Amino acid sequence: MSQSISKVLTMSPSDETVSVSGWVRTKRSSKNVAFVALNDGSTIRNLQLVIDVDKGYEGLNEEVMAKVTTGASLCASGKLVASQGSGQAVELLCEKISVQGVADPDEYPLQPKKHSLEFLREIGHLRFRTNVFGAILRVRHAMTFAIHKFFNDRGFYNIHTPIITGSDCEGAGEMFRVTTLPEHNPPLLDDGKIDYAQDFFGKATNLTVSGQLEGELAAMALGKIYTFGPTFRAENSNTSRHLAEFWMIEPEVAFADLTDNMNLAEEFLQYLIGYALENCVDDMDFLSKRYAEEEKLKPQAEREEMTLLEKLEFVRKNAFERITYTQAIEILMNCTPNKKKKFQYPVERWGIDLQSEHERYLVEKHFKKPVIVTDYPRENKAFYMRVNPDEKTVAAMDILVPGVGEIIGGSQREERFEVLKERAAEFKIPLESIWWYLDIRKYGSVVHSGFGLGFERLLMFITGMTNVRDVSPFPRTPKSAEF
RNA sequence: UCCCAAGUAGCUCAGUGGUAGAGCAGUCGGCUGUUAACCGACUGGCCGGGGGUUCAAGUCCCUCCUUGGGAGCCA
Repeated sequence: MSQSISKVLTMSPSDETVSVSGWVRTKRSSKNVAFVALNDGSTIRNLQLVIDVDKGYEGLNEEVMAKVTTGASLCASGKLVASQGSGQAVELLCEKISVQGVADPDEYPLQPKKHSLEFLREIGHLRFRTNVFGAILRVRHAMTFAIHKFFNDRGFYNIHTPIITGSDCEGAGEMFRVTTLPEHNPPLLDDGKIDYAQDFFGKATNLTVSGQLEGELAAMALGKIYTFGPTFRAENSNTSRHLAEFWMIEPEVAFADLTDNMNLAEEFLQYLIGYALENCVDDMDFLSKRYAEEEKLKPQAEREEMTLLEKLEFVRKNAFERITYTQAIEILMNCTPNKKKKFQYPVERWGIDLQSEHERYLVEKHFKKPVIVTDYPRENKAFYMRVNPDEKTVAAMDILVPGVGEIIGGSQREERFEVLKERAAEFKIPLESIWWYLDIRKYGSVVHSGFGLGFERLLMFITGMTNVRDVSPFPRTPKSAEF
């Protein structure tokens, strides 16, 4: 059984035989000796194999070495020795190599050089073998683990909310229909519409766009819950920040108001950043260097002043700015870009939706740190958000971060039965379709709050990647579901 | 869905109406320990698809497809 390269790299030279398995990244050979950089995914670091053809070890001949090419898989064993070269502390002096699977150099698309992220997206089945995706996926795993740890340590229960939902009032965009009705000639009603009463569930069903409403039900009994699952949006969004299938974390807390909610969200983000910095040192270091190289390509004026690691450290250590929507509008109305008519959407009055350019100005130019904007106009936000005493705004909060924009959206929920019914009516949501959601306000209703964090957006922020397709192993976007 | 840009060798790109190029990769050879090794030679093209203008189109026009950036919607 071979040992992981991450472990081998921490070992000291000894006479014991060490076995490793992995994929060849590069091979460099001269007349008498060859060097192979081997990676097994356990770490971004490679183990250097030294193959001395002259030593006459069995199987270490030119025929075998010809199969050792970039991309080939092999098992190797030998003695771990102090390296004569300067790039690594130890290296494996090979006594035996068995090539498991060859990779024809004429065809294998990955070369030992920098490839564009666009090209790597086209070879999504092989891009796992690159440094950048290895790093991202190890960080992605670490973040998954840290999310469960954060909530578990604080007494939250993980709830699996449904992926197939009969609720069509979640109000978060277009949904994917789930049906077993025949493609051709489905049963129809008299008015020509499809008769979903004959469908699998006896009604029209879709893939979920949010687990929040169901999460609220659980929070009304278990107190503190969170969901962490896939969500689906059938929006025709063609941007670097949207996926049709993405993962979302949605905590919901009973007896918590909007301030508690903001405190939780801020502590959560800072915890996750800290976890990545402390537990993914090699990968984060690599990603920070990659980020710095990307920044160098930008014009001076658009460059980040801080490295990725510095930026994350800054966000982790400094309190987020908290402002109301009304204050945000005042800042934006009086800011230079607005007065000089630099905004595509001028800020002229209270009540407008904040556009991407406005959010970016607040975060990147005005405050230069994450900003929590609260208390939005009631017309602009979902029906379940609690109406404030001023009757004009709701207890909503959005967390905006540099580079990514909105990373968290949340609110205190409307817990008052009568008010919630009125709000649902305002949004033309049939009350009978959410009878169970309303019931929760009828029986033992409590003040409660929650938020949603887009997992891939979190990863973009932490890894410094600028396209969401590069932080998901299998991105689903309009016209694209190849792998 | 809208706006803009781009599709030329396996990859990254140059080629602005007149014989299709470079670097890297690959192959072969060389090199006494390399670090995306180095040195030399060779190989490699329906110039995204279709249609048009022209004596002549990679280059100009139309159209479709794909990709990227921005916008909307949002996480």
